[in-house]
Amino acid sequence: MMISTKGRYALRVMIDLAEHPGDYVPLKEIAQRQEISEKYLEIILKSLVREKFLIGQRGKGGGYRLSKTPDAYTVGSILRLTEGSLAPVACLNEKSEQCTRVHDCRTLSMWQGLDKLISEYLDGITIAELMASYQPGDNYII
Amino acid sequence: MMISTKGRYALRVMIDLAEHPGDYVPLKEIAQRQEISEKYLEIILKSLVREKFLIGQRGKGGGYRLSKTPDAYTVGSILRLTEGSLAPVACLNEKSEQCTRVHDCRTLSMWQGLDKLISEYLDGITIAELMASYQPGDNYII
DNA sequence: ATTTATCCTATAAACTTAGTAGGTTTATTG
DNA sequence: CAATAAACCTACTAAGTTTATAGGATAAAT
Repeated sequence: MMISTKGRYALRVMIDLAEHPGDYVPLKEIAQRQEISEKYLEIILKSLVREKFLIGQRGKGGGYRLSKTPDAYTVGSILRLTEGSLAPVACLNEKSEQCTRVHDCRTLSMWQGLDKLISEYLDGITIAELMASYQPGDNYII
Repeated sequence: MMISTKGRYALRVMIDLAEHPGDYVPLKEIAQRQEISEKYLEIILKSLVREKFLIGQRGKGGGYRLSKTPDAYTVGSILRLTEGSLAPVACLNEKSEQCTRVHDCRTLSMWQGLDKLISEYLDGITIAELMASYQPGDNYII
């Protein structure tokens, strides 16, 4: 299992906000609609605000809204942010120290191929394409 | 991070055994060569034997060997066995109960697409192709 | 009988996930 | 200006998964 609830929830929130444009949408409303615990959602929204994916407006009438148009967010960028990395194995992760067996690793290029495949797929789909209202041809292939 | 050490170790063991054909190879030898703890390796080998991927021979001169030729094992089949599932999200897992939001899930077909992509890639590569000695064209694309 | 090896059951430390709790700050509105 | 509604912040925790470890029982060859 690769993608945790955190990443999946984040995606759903972004789609939810894309489907409710205009005013700021309060956390409570998103939580209810998406059936996510308010406190847990708070953590997820915080990271999305920190990375400027969302704008959080305090005070009465406040809430959250997208900072860009839905077509400007790729699924990959959102998942990479919330999951930390999309690499299918630890050794491909930037942060992890170099594997000592790299010199004659039989599997490295296979993993790199998988990594590239996943990234290209997820970076090729935007929030706009996941919205219910979106029309111009479902571009990603099942 | 999707693939744990268990799956990665299993792959390395299968390749190791493919590269050392003929006699039975004792666990201790694999563990040393692959730098994997003997006790942990035991657990991994046990599951591979249970699924008939390997034959385990007890007693003096015993050890492990492949039950089939290296081209008969796909990377996908080995990882699916040791990891349990290759599904990138819980809702695609056979065992997990149906998600209550399935009726208007915006992301389901996107996840299904990713799942298919991953499975087809990993089922398209065999242990034979990962062996150092293997010649007939590196078939998988990086 | 001795050696070498797999096989089996149980335990545990470390890490990650998924979530809770309670309070602080900011902005709007009546 | 006070009440209210909202985001923001810090800390904690329960549960599950990963990554092993320990100690022995069983089997086969010499």
